[in-house]
Amino acid sequence: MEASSETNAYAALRAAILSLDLVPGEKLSERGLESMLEASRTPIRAALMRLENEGLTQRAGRGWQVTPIDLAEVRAVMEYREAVEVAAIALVIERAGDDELTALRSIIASSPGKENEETGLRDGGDFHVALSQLSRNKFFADAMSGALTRLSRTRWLEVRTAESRAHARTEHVEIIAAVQSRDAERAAALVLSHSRGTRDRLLNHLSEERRRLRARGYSIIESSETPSPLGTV
Amino acid sequence: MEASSETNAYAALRAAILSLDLVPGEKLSERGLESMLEASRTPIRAALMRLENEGLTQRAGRGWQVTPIDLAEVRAVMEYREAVEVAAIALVIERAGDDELTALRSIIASSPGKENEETGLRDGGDFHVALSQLSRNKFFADAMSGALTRLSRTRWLEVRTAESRAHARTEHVEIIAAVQSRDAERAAALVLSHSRGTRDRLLNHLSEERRRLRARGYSIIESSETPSPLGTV
DNA sequence: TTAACCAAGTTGGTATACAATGATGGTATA
DNA sequence: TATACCATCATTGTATACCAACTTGGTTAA
Repeated sequence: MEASSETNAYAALRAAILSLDLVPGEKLSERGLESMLEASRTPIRAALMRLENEGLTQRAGRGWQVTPIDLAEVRAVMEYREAVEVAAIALVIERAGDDELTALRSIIASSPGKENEETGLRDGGDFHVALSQLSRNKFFADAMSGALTRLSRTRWLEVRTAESRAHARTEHVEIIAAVQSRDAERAAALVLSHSRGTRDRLLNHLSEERRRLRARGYSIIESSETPSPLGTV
Repeated sequence: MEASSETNAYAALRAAILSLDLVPGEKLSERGLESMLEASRTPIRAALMRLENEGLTQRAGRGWQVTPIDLAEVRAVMEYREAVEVAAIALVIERAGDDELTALRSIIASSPGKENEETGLRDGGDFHVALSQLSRNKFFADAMSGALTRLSRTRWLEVRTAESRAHARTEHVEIIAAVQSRDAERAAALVLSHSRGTRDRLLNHLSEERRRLRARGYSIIESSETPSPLGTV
């Protein structure tokens, strides 16, 4: 891989944010990051702008901050992800080869082995990204990946038991099976219920634990809903 | 509005690309743009990176270029836009107020007045963006806006007659009417057929005119379809 | 004691110098 | 005449100096 200062700074910052080493809401300064990232402001600034596009950093007044976790945004992302995935699954059924589906299925089956490893970070996320890639449409795949990136910090705030992992895996297997039998209706229904189940579990947990998590220093907010765009048209 | 060098450079470059003053495929250099944009490399570089995220510029070897028009990408974007808009319309029916829909409808009705003006650049695009904003979900609105940005250069390559504009306006009015009567099924069907009609007309025209357009210096390519992601999982 | 003001420090925004890396064109030699 | 090699130029990548704007803290005066 290319190893430019900007790429390194970007990767290091991104990892620190997703792992919550840099806590949600934390203030960042370009100069202050120089020592941590061992690079000068130019590549750091570029990295911050890239992360801004992914929704992981944002401008706060003059400076920067790690994007706080916003319950309203989580809801909106889940809603969007649901629509994208339901539409993508129809394309997957049209276009994915049996070999590809078999390969994906075997990856799911082997995933329990790495439950506790660092590579398990994305959890089921890897499955959903891989699935959406089978749509052969870059925009569905990128949308899915971007949505899961925005959600991925919340995974650390959830309780992930062995049972819940097994449950998710079961649902993933069911989805693949429906795709393999080219049953579009069933596949869409399964994706929908899987997505909504994940959403409900996540949102319930987050709002219950919100107070405790804020005490840890995490900025967890509930932004006002998007106002009517009347007049901005 | 804020008037930083970067913002100015970004806006000027974007306008030049969307108007085809900078032709698809044209090579750009950060230094070469300094005189045109009256700014130094730092803000120009930032602007190029922002445009890269919108798909309007891309890195070409060492340097930059205006993103060529890619027929495969146009197909993929249209496919994506269709899914996004069909899903968004359901949310609009849930959430949009009667007053908002009335306002949007009156805007469509008045649009023929500015048919030939610069503000008419986005054509029906403004309608679709405004409509998706009524979903009250930033991600649907941004996805719609981004998709139309990627498509907007092709509008210059189409023949836009008074009849075709009137036809589009009629369909827009029908969509609003369906939303106003909260008929989700009909609204979705209308959006779908409108989107597919636009897609088919555009793609047919582009492939027919491709040779002639290339003679004008426009880089119009047909990238290979996304290969199987097997093994990259 | 309180409030207002001023100064110093910190911030991102910008311009620019320098380094590293390809590209390109010309020249020399076979 | 053709080909290979070398030098020069143009390119982005990076570091850094400077600037303007804002924040913050202390100090001074009422």
